Amino acid sequence: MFRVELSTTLRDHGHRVTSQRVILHRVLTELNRHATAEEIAREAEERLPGMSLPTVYATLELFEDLGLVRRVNAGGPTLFDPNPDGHAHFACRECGAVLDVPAPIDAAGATAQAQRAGLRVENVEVVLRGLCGRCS
Amino acid sequence: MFRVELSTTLRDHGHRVTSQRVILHRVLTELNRHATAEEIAREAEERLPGMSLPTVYATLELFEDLGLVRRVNAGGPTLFDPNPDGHAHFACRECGAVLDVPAPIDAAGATAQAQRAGLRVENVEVVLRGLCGRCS
DNA sequence: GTGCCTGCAAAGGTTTTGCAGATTA
DNA sequence: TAATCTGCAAAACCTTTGCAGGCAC
Repeated sequence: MFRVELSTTLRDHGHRVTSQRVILHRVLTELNRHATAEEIAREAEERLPGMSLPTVYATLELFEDLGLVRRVNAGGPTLFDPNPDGHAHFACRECGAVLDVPAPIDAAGATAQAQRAGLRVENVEVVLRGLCGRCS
Repeated sequence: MFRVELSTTLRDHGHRVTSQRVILHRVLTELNRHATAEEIAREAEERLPGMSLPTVYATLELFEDLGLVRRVNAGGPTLFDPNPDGHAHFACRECGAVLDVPAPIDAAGATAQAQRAGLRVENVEVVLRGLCGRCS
């Protein structure tokens, strides 16, 4: 995917460029790994004191619509992942840790089946569950 | 998978056979599709008035440990799926509906990669996201 | 009879909503 | 200037916890 300036992306879609959005985008880019809204808010708060959690949620939802982050439901609080590579996640059922599994996902079969049923598939989420090295 | 009597399974694992557990298992078996704890509780309530939500959650967790149901995180409230076939789910981002996608999941690549990293994979969850027929 | 299970009530944590004021375009 | 966006507070929501009484074994 071609790397485009955030402000361009926002304006092209009729959204405004605000300091909160710029900061949050920078935080996500620099983290470059999945994080909870809370974690992201804490990082952002350091750079722009006063930023509120509702704003973080609203902005993350906007970024999701723009395709800049992906929501990951791994059991606990929702994770937001700025890494665009199609990768799976592993969630430990004991300690709750969520790790990346850098393997390409082949969901062609399921996707084709869904499209045959009239569904428009936009992305695929794969979560492996089990025990991590420390817990097993 | 060999079909075993619930009471046998429970006792073999040192758990007691209670009417709540029997009813909930029957509800799940007859529904034969994913449902929220709330939906399951409502069905169960009709057969055993007074059954409480905490009991439903506790029992579903027990059933999960026994491998009788699978938790599905598709965005909204947690779904409990008694269908043991490895199938994917499709979640509509507009209306929130969750549908089965009866396609076999090939997660061999990701699973192998995870095991190579010292993770013990117990099951795989695949959620496709997009728009359902009605919403697109 | 003993110890697990249940129901009740309440707490916990995450995410959303309503509204007034600030800010972008 | 006009419409969007933000912050605050509170609500809504789902799920878990603590404890007293009930029930399976």
